[in-house]
Amino acid sequence: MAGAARSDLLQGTLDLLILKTLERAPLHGYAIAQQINRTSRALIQVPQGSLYPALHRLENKGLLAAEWIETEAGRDAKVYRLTKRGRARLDAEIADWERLSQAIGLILQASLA
Amino acid sequence: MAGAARSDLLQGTLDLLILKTLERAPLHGYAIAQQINRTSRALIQVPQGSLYPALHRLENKGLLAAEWIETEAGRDAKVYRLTKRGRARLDAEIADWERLSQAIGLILQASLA
DNA sequence: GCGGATACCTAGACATGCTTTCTATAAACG
DNA sequence: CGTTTATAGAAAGCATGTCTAGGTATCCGC
Repeated sequence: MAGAARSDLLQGTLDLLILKTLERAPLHGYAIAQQINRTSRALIQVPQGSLYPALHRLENKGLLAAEWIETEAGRDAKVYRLTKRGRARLDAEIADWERLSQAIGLILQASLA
Repeated sequence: MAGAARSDLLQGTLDLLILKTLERAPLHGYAIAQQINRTSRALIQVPQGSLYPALHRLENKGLLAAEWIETEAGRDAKVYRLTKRGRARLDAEIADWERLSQAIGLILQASLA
């Protein structure tokens, strides 16, 4: 991931972002990246070279299922949707993220103690 | 990193945690891990196999400087402190972290829009 | 004074996962 | 036509954390 946020920080986060983005509706890869970009107010931009491998990983793990469709524009696109396991995984990832960000918050505030 | 939080989420975060922990005072590796554990209320536990490589990396990059001392207990310990560059890096990492967590927050709340 | 727990450090092999870079095709727009 | 926008894939590489294993010294309880 490039763009605004430093890339190594994103490690382990990309899956969460993708899963969450697909929670609302199935989308193809390109649209996923756009949506993440838009929703994060451009703070996060997912480069294609990160996105597609991630999608394939998630598909291989059975967290996403894919289907080829034809776009309104007449182009082929591979639409991904969350599987049941993917949905469960999303819940777990959210919980993990919240714990992590809470923990980091504690440490960043630790000027006091 | 193991313990409470899933490990891959910690990627890119370990440096931040170490730098931040050393902001207040120089510490040896073992004590750094303890402090992170304590300050995060045990949400984050840094295994030695992650900690020491990270310290070496940071030292090689010139973000930390190390010195061998003798502990009160009479043991040898390698005490790390922030260098000037390390301090600057810490500021940058904090800014990055805040941007990232804000961005993820936006995405996680995106049930609305 | 022995055994085990705790404190403390190092090194190397490994896995994962993201980045980079390149490739490819199609529609739309000027 | 050429360029931009959509859309997808793959190969090679690198950074970083994990795991494992090893090594020494102090302390404490028995």
